[in-house]
Amino acid sequence: MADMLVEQRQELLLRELHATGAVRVAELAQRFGVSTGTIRRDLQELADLGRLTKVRGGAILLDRASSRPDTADEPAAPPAPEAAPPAGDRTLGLLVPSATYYYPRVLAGVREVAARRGARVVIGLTNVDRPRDVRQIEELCDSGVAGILAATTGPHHLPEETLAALRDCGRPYVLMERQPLDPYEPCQYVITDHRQGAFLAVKHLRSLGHDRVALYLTDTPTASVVREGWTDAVRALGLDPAAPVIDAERTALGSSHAARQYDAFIDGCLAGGVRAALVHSDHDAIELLQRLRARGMRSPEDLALIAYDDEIAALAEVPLTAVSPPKRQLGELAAEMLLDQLDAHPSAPRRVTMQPRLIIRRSCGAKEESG
Amino acid sequence: MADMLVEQRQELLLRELHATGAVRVAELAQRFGVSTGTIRRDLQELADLGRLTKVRGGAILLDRASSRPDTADEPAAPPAPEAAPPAGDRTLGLLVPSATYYYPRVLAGVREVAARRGARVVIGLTNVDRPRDVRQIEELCDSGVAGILAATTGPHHLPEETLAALRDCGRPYVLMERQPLDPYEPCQYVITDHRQGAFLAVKHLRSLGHDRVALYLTDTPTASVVREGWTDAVRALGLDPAAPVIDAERTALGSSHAARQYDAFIDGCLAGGVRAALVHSDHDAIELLQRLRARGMRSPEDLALIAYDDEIAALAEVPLTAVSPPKRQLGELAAEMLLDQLDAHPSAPRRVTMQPRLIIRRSCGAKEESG
DNA sequence: ATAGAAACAATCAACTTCGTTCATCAAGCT
DNA sequence: AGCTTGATGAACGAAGTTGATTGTTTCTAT
Repeated sequence: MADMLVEQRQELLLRELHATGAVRVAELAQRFGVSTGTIRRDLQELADLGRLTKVRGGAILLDRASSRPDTADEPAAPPAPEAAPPAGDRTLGLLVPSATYYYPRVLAGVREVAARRGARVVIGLTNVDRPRDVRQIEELCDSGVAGILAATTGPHHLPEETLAALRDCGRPYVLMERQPLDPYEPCQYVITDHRQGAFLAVKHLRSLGHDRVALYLTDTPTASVVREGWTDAVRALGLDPAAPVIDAERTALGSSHAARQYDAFIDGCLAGGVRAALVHSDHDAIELLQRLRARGMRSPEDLALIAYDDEIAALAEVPLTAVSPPKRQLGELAAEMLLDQLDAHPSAPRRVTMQPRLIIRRSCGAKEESG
Repeated sequence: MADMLVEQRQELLLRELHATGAVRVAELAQRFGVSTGTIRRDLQELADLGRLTKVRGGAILLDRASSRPDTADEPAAPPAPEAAPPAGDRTLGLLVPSATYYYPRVLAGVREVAARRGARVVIGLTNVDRPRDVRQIEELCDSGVAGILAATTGPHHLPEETLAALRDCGRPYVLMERQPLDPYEPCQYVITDHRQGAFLAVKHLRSLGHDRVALYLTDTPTASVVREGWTDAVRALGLDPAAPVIDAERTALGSSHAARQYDAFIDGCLAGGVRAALVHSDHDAIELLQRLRARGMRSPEDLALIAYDDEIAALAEVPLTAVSPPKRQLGELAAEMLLDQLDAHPSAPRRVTMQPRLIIRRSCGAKEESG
């Protein structure tokens, strides 16, 4: 997931350019996590296509070479040397660990609010393969953002180092899907109650008659919370606590190792007479679905599934019932909170927990809801 | 590995493409459990049909220029609140435990939002002397309110009986300054982080040089949380844990019993060499102030005080530094949340914790802040 | 004016992805 | 059984992409 397509990168680049009127090579390289050489090549290409004009240090919108009779010695000025970061007053810096999973929806929410309230958004990418949260935070600050919306890499509870970087940047910030370990740390955040999400899923399966519900977890920040919800639900609803729980390693999708993990999980379920499972991450649920079919079983008949995340659950061959975090609303709310800070709205710091919904589709064996 | 029809696979591929704006060959191959060659063939076919644009590494929508990463978000199924009560009637029922302390500010916030959004507010009173939460909830419902904002009597964590009454009334509700004990209870609330408030106060006194901070608590729902904050702060900041803590009984103002409690507290402080205290409830802080003066002592010189609640702290003879919960904003937010529900805004249930502020005045001995 | 810093273009090696070709396999038909 | 068809996986050389390096140009501060 680390890399995006060239076209995606250039698209983002252009978007940024149109939003600010100017982009800088070094900045873009940082943000996208590629070398300056690559950015230069992108700029060259886009310039050849007439989509922008290269100038020293970066690129600007149109061709403007001939106007400006004055300041002939300053032709390259427009890319806004960091002295005047483009209208930095109301620019929100957004730090996300993935440009392709989960966070696009969050971003959409942020965008909407920003647009409505007349603010701009710039994105800094970080990810598991190459975590560089602190670096990106500093970059965003240097580029003159007024505040930061941060969904960091790493665990649900921010490491002190990252938190320090945010504190030190001297700008308001709002965490998204992350929170500090110390409850007394004065900061704002918006998180989804994944624990509740897992609980909802188990409860639903329970209501469909299952008294054993397996759990498949992948190694992500969310896993521990999902497990908590599952555990609590199992206890509270009187289910069999011996149902299989697998902590799958993060694998290259489709690797034989992955296949083995799916098989082990299925075997575990069969052995224990378990006919229902909560599977963390849509992708794994989809893979599991295929593995099931490959072995001559079907969902929901042989194994009722509920996926966690609802990114692409609807697209599975058997549409997956899924726990759906309110990603878009989360983005909206975080943006609102940050903008409130920036606009000196005297609003008290808030910590918000949002509840996910359960979206009933086919894979759990219940009657499907309309919608 | 599997037997998926070609058409099926391509259909899924397209849906994924539309959902995320871009797909990668390698990723798809792994997800579908086929070789990259197969995916390439798929892409070629679909590209020939003009359904997507192939690019190196994968495919994007259409012809770049118009690829939109932020596509439709969630299915956005309106949760359809059970047959919306008397459509159009938008009366909010407000349940508060006091019409004179703390809640007037909250009410002001509720009123403002209600007015702005064209709703009415009716109030039901309950209180410590005559708790009748359940009764009042039923009353409010009978009188036809569309939803309830509830700050109940009793402990911070709602008793099951009260919660049941709210659930049973069949209308949306939002708790204010209260929350259910069960974290899985699906309900919305807005609370103030009084623990943080107490922590802030102790921390401030610590920064003024006090290494012993006494605590005066009255028997209210907030007391236990304030104590928690005090305890955590004492531990975290390395203060003397032996400083006096008094759990005062709720007394008639000015009674001799009250006076005895204040005296006991002051004596305790004197005996332990404690020169700073956090006093829960403005009223008690003010009384304490008078008692101090009656005994020839002054604040902050002899005893630095921080009051908790900031209702009338500013009006004391020595203006009291106080922890100030964002009461008005709390009311506003709760009202917004309830109205969102009523208006079938498909908004995810939220749980909000608001952070109180510390307002520096004279009684703590620090330089006073403006504002 | 000049030294030093920053930005640049060109180039290369490592790597990924591409398209083609070929062998395999299953299903349907003769 | 034998043949055909279509889908697929594997292999391989070709082509595209990228990070690093290098030498040059441009800018800035002294």
